[in-house]
Amino acid sequence: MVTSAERGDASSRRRPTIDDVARLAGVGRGTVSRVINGGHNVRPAVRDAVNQAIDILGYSVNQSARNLARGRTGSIAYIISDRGDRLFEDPNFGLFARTFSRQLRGSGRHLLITTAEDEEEENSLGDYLAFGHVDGALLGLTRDHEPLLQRLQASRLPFVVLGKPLGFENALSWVAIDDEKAAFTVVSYLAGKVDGAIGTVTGPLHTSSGRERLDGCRLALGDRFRPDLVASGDWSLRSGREGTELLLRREPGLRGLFVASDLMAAGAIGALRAAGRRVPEDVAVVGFDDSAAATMVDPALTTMRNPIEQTALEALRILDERIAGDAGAPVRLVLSSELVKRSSA
Amino acid sequence: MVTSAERGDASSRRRPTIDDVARLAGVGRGTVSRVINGGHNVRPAVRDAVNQAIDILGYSVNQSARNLARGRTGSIAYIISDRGDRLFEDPNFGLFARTFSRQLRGSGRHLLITTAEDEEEENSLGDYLAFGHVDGALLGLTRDHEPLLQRLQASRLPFVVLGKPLGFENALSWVAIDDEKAAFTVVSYLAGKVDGAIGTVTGPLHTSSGRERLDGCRLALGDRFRPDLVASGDWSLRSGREGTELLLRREPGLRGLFVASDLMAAGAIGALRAAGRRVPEDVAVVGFDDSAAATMVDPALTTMRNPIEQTALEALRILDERIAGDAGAPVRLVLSSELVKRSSA
DNA sequence: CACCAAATTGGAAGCGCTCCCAAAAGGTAG
DNA sequence: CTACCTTTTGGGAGCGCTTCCAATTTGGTG
Repeated sequence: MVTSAERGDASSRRRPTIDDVARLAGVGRGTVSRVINGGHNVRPAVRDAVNQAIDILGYSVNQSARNLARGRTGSIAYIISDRGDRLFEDPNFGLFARTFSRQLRGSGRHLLITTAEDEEEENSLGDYLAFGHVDGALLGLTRDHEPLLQRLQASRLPFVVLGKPLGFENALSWVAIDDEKAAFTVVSYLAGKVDGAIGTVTGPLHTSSGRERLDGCRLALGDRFRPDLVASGDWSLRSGREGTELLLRREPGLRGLFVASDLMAAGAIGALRAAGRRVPEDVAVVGFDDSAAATMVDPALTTMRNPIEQTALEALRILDERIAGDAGAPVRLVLSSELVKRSSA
Repeated sequence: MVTSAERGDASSRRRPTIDDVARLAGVGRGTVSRVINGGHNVRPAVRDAVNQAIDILGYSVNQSARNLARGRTGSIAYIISDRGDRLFEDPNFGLFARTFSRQLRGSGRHLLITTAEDEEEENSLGDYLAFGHVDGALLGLTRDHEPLLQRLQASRLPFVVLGKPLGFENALSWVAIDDEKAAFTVVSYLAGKVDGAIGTVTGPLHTSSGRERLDGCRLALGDRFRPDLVASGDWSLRSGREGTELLLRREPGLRGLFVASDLMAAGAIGALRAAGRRVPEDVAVVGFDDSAAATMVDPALTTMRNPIEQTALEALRILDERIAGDAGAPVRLVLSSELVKRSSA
């Protein structure tokens, strides 16, 4: 390894090219190219000489030139169909973005983060994507979103969906957590803790996450499930509060509450406290996501932690396979979540 | 404007190049280049013909080729010297990242988000940056950070600091909010609301934000400032709680509290409640940042909203000037914050 | 109408890389 | 030692753009 000191003030010299390396190593340009692209079909001795020259010169590949020659753009789009300003409040989004960026940087590529808030944005985005500005796309869909999906499917652009794309489960590649199983786990835990009435504040039921978390809850509760104690929310803090107020009106003796996201759970706890209930003594509460809100709220939430990072890595791996041309049948992957016990239940 | 329908399924055809446009418009390649780069020194009639050809073909410039020809990389680094996992919990970071990305996308460029957690990462990052992988850098420093700053200063890489770089105020370009003035504003408001003892939980005093917010507080309180009612925190929820517990021990009759960040304020409110104090009846609390935590906590926080988006845009503008070669004297810019009244004070 | 300067134009050269092909080197078997 | 096959190697061509510079056109003037 050569330190920056040894090679002087790098910035003041012309950046070395592949030809400089070839000259110094006494080989042809093609050979250097082969070495920096895996070193296959190059004699070990030659490879070492080339690597040494690379170190001495402090050479690193010019991505623009590589992309131009390869006919690639060197960037991947991460598309979120949600209101942009909500975006960064969603802790999952941040972790996804961070994991993608980091991973792509390792291969000299970039992540392009984009929202598609309304139909117009969606159309221009569709054009943009289909027209070769990116090598592939990762779709974080917050609602069911056929138009963009169909558009992309027709465009041949490789892409992978994060989460289960309702209605396209069999046609597309996707990576998702098992919402139903996760909800089953946390609600079973809750049901084991308390006797009496258990209610739930759901996510939006037009999303697969919202729906499956409710399914898991229903399954876990079995006979104890009460259809009248289901309030539907929209992932927002406010909807968590209002949903809880509704449930409390319907069943003042409420003992347990499954809230389909931590943020909504924060709202729920606020509503419970306002109604004079202690958590978890009077009403036990469990959330979902293990987001920052989970520990910000008092008492800290018992919740489900999702393997976001793993989801991201797998999605990217699958996408890379498809970009490389292994465009066989769609690939589907389901990962499981983990119960995190804190003090709210 | 040509819709995607008119030009057929774009994805299946070869992407048009500048030569295709030149041929269709009946002009030379150079002329097309001139048109897509501002259209200077091109006769209006010719310019229109070229633009029409561009529309018909659905041409858009190939960034890799442009970057290669221009000797630019087409990316800007956003560097944060903080623990990566805290990163996305910081609401300002998210807004910065989003504003940068969006703005850069407009000019076909990319944002590269990077952390520099320890000295080693910092060194390799320094090499990376100095070696021409990016066109410029935006530095979000959470602590005073001389090594990287000096390294970059020596490297000729254009960069702009977000926040005031302690010890480098005169040597570098930076954009910051006026922490002192903002703290003065919110503490004055608090002081007008309550009589009696007012304390503060500060940010880390080795950062300019931490220090200046304390200065502003001291200034606003004047004679009422009590040096014994200053607890130092580190921006974390926990430090907010612990600092508040300390203040309460020193002054059980505490009536007002300025907490230097909303997240810490959430911890403070938890501590106050645990100690049996009502907010704002017994103790009025004000925060700083207007982050998501401000409305998540109960009661919602009175706090200062910072012009993050404007800061981001100005920083990028200054950076672009410097990249373009207008590397005159360093540029400094200070923006003001705005009081947001809610129910905590 | 001739002349000149300024504005406009075309296209060659070159950015740094990958991909490919032909040539050279190396191995193996008879 | 030769013939043949495989592996390795060098370097030309080309990716799509910008940046010149030289050539042409334009427009104004005497």
